[in-house]
Amino acid sequence: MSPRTAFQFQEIRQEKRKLILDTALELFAEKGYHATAISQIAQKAGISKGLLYNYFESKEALLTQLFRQLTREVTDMLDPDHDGEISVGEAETFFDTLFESLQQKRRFWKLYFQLSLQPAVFELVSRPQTLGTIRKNQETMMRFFSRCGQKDPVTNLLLATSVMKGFAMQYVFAPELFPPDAVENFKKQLKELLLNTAIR
Amino acid sequence: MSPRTAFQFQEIRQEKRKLILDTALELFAEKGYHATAISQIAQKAGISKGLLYNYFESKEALLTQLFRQLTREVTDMLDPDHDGEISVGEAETFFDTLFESLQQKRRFWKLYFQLSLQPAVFELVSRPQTLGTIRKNQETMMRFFSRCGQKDPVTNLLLATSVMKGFAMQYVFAPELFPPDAVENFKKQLKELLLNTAIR
Amino acid sequence: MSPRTAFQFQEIRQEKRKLILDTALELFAEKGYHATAISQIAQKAGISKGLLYNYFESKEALLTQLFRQLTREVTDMLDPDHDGEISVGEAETFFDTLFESLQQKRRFWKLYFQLSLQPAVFELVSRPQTLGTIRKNQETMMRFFSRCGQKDPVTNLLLATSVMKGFAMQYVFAPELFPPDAVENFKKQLKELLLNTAIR
Amino acid sequence: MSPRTAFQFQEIRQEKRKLILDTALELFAEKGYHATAISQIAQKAGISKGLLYNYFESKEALLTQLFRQLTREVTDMLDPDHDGEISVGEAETFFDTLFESLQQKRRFWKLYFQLSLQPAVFELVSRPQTLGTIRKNQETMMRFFSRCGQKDPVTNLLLATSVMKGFAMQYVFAPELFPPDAVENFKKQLKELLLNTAIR
DNA sequence: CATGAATGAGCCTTCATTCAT
DNA sequence: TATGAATGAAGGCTCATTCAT
Repeated sequence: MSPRTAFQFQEIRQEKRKLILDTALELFAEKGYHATAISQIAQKAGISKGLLYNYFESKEALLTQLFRQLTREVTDMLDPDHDGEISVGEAETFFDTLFESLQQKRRFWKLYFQLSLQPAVFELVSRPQTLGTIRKNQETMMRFFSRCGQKDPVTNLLLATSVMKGFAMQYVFAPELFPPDAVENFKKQLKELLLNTAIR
Repeated sequence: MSPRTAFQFQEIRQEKRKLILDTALELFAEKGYHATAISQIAQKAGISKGLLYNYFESKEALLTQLFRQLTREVTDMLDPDHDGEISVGEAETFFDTLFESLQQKRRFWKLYFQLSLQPAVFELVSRPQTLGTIRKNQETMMRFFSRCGQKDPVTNLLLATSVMKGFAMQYVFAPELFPPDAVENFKKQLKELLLNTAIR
Repeated sequence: MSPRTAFQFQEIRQEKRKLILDTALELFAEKGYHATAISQIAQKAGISKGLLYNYFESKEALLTQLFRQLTREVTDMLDPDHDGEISVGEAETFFDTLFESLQQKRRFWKLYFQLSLQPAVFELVSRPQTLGTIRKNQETMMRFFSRCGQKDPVTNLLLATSVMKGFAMQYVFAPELFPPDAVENFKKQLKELLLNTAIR
Repeated sequence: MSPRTAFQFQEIRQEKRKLILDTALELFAEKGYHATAISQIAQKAGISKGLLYNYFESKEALLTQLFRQLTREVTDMLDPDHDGEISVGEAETFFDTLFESLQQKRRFWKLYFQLSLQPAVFELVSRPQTLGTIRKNQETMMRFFSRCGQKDPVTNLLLATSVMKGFAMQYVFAPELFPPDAVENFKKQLKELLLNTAIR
């Protein structure tokens, strides 16, 4: 009888917002942005199309929001203390965090790779702020890798990002191909390749 | 009227067909399959929509056709003599061929990666025959790599395909990041990593 | 708890009702009926949509209500003693009242003109009772004007209503075009034209 | 069998374009811009919604186009030789042309009045060029009227435009109230009022 | 062979209205 | 009384596909 409190309303909004975002992520990641209809998101989330627009002002806004979360995720992983540099310690944990993230947040990473391969869709989410964060991340990573590999830093950087991106992509899109201990082995070898060999 | 007319006729049809496919590839690769309209393809190819449907029965058929070409391309590259095995000689040339293909046929590869990241779109082009070819290619490659790396063939395979795919993806989507000699260096190092180290 | 509570309660309801109506009038007049959203009215009035529906059963009901007020306004202006005839005295004051009303209740008049130009919207507010009042007003006015202008009452009527409506419309929608003394002059000349000339 | 010639295509487009514009005008004038659905226009014109968008890029474009025609109509009526001045001769014919236009193109005028009363809709059609034409027309008319009425040009101008607009509005929206000879009489009296009295 | 007018299903979005709290 | 989450019916618009010419 008594009306809902402001807190209750906020509670509801938070939860539903999350539900919608999760559902959108799932579909975007699986079918692609353009091939996903708002009505599908609504249906899968168990709400009406109209309600979705009560929470997000457009389909594009959904994507933008997801992408912002993704960017934050990467930043936190790459440079947890946000000092703009990857310390050796951070580099050590980085791989563990990355592998865990690839496992736990597969959909996020699927979306990430899809966006990076579709300039036309990527532009939709290009907000100056977000772009800035991305650039900063890239530079941080470049600085780190160029501190390694005395002889040929550029090639080293290429090798490093290639193997990482390549693995991530395969792992995210076809994890069933990867026996658990192979992944572990791979991680170890990757660390070696990128840290020991490279840095020293 | 003369017999040659029929031949010329075929000739023209073939050319127009190729024109349409090329145009479609360009747009699919650059904007994505769903974001590309048939009318755009027709316009860019300088023909009418009606005529396009005279050559291809649907938008999906265009994609399927392109994908079939792509599959053939890979097969030829991987196992030029089609004996189902990658000889050491074939392996040697493979990298050169691959790097050249990445350069010459960027759009093909863009489309390839995009499709491989969008299961829902990929399914559109999944014809049993094509799938068979793909599987065969994968197995051929697996057999080759498992002949290498005595200690840990699986991890080796992972490392190998990861670094290759990762590099290919980066190179195809942002070639401007790669100084020519860095690419050359990278290729050399890749060969070493995958052939010498691995096989022997 | 005390008996006054019920009274105050009524008081509050009346005030809120008026607030809603005023807000609706403002938006309808400024943006048009169809271009105004219920949510805008509620927001501008500082209440929730739900509460608005507690006071008015529909968007249309708001318009109807406003239109009824408008009709009453005109009736009172035209024939203050409600005897169905416009006496010479009433005619004298009519112009003053009209000009004042145009000034004080611009929004009302904006809505009035807009409705009179949109048959399809007008029909929404056509309740038999209201229509009756309107017709009665028109007839009253016609009778008055046809008592004037011996030679050609119809033309006179046309001239009279034309100049009045035309002026009212311009004044309501672009009052900034009218220097104050020009309005006064205009009123005087209008009186002359319609009363002296016409009647006599 | 033989394909349509470019001329035939153009022919078809011209006719259908006109059909759509006419239908849109009819509905906009009768129901108002916002209350008219594209699907209604299409249905009344006997075509599909999709086809309509083959001819006009948006609902707004329809309105803009109609408004441009309207502006041209007024310009031609007001200052047929486009010299920026209304000569006495032009003034004489102006009234005849106006009355005929009000009769022949009622819907155009309905739309005109509706737009002039709904700023929010009017803004949709505000293109710099069109606005310029409108302003020029207004100035031309003002110059003409201010050449008349020695004693009080401003009041005279008000009176003149009021009576004209007022009449036009009534005539356009309820022509059944106007007996033919009354209109003729009215026109004569109007000419007298505005030309003879005013100018001399 | 070639054109582009024409269709219609489906997409994104808005908004009047309802209802649980 | 009061709130705003929730619904669903349109509405504007796009686009793959068809077809008369």
